[in-house]
Amino acid sequence: MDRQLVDVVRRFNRTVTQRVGALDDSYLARDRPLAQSRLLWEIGPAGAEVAALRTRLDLDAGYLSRLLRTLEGAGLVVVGPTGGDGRVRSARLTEAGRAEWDLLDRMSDELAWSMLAPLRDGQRGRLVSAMAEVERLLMASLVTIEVCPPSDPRARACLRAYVGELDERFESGFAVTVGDDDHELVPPAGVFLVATLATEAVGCGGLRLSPGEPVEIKRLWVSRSVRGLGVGRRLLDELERRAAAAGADAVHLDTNRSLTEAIQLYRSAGYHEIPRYNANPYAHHWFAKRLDGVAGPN
Amino acid sequence: MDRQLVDVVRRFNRTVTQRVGALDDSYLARDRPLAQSRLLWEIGPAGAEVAALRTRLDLDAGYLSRLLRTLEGAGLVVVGPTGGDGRVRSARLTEAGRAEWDLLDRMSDELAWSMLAPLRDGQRGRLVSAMAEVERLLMASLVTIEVCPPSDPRARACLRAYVGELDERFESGFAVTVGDDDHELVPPAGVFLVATLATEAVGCGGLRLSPGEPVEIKRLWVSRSVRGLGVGRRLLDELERRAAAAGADAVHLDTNRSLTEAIQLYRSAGYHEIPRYNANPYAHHWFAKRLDGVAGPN
DNA sequence: CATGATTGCTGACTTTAGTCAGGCATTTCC
DNA sequence: GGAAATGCCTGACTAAAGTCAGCAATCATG
Repeated sequence: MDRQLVDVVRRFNRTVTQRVGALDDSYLARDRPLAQSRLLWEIGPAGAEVAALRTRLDLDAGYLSRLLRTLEGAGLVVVGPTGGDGRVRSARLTEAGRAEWDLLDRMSDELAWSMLAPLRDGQRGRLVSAMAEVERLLMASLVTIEVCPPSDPRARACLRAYVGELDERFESGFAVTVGDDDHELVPPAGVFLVATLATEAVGCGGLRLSPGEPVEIKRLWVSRSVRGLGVGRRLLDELERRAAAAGADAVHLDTNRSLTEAIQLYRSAGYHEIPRYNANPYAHHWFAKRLDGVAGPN
Repeated sequence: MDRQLVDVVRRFNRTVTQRVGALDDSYLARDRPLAQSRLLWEIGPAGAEVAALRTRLDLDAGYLSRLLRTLEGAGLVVVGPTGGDGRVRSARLTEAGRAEWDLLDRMSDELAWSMLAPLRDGQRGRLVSAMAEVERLLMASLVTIEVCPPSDPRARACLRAYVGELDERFESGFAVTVGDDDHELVPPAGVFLVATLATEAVGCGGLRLSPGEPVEIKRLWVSRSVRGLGVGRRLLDELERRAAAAGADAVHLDTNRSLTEAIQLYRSAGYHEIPRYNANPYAHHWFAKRLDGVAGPN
């Protein structure tokens, strides 16, 4: 833990977070309680399901219901059943609610501009790019990686996205059904990891540990929304650590020639190309890495 | 208003402020209400005067008093008279309070580190310097400048700091009592501006408009805490604008040779040195600037 | 179609936050 | 020395935020 770095982060958390946060809140709450404004804002012009609002705002179901009732009473929102499932209800803005939302939107613009206005041009540009950098890297650091069975909804979402993307990128397409080899990726025959940002699954990766065969990394995927933030590298590291912990002294993997970022990642992570070791029709490159230097469990 | 820049700022406000802010709060509030923790934290190992806490946390006197009573009841804090003024009371941490504070401090470290830990070295450095940049520039943009009579407490604080600093920096000392020429800096004989960051006065500057004498800028001062952020430049601009609005076609000012940053500021703002025009015993340099190019009101 | 799980709503709370007027002790200013 | 100002405290509020248990409707499933 580096004292100097930590001090900067703490100072940042303290001043920026609190000060800007307070400003933001005071702009949002125009005579109405803050929670109501936030809710109104979160519903948005497109409307939203009650359950989605609950998770996004992290509110108690009862409290949220009451807030919705209040907004409904004020004529800003209508709540009603929407589609297939009759239990699920959606909130939509009325015309008045939409007007109010537009107002909040404009005020949010004004607040943002008020932070830029007092600065000179050079400073403005520097502030904005520093903000973008902070946001990007903070997102990266809020990604957590954990074990997750491939049958879990978050894992399914990742695998669907994985297959969809490969099907789109491979010249030959990618005709594999999700779930066909799930059994391979649950202990003790393997392990499956999912990377999560807040509540969204943004990456995954699996390890196959079949006795007598080389330990193999499979299904490594990172969502476009967080690509370039090192999530793939972290997944790879974690998979290697687990392979080493399981006694493997090397890991193998294969990949398609269209996945250039992945190939680059493997090379920079210390993988070297080896001859074909399986019959995967979609593979063009086969890699391996010795695990001598990889730390064990942790 | 630049759409692109505003969008980045809004995105930043939304994700960083809310996400990090919420994290921060949840770390701070360990079973105790948030306001109490914040207060305990703000008192700190060195203790603090009640009035200082009130302005720093921007709390109602009654509410603050009650919070202090609660912390006192919990044996974490003692409040009592401290020094000269018997009305002023100070809060200090008891041993238990200090232990609690240390805990908060450690947890704050951990939170900060948890934001850095998942990143690689290069990313860490980039995040930290971007954070420092955001903090600096945001502070700069949160500084507001307004007219304020020199008798106002915030103005007095600035003037006291101004005189104190000059007394320390001038080779000859600076034996001037605050308030001697207050009458010169209230309309219509002049104007006095104060720069404020949140609740703290961080800079000031005055304009003297005596008929028959050159319009003169006086008492320009910027707190060390925000120096280098362009606050001096903004004060100077605003004073020039007001001078122009009052019909002046030039402004004068004098300064001491030890105030090198100020001299640099004047030069870069378009001031040029002129011969001595007054009998100020503390002045070594005299400057003037024509106001042809300066926009009128606003 | 019976069962159990989900989803959302309501009533009845508690806690936290924040405000306001009045009061007392002390200090400062004529 | 007395009036005004300052700093803090207390009592009596209100409003907002959050929690919990129970209920009713709906859906998936065998």
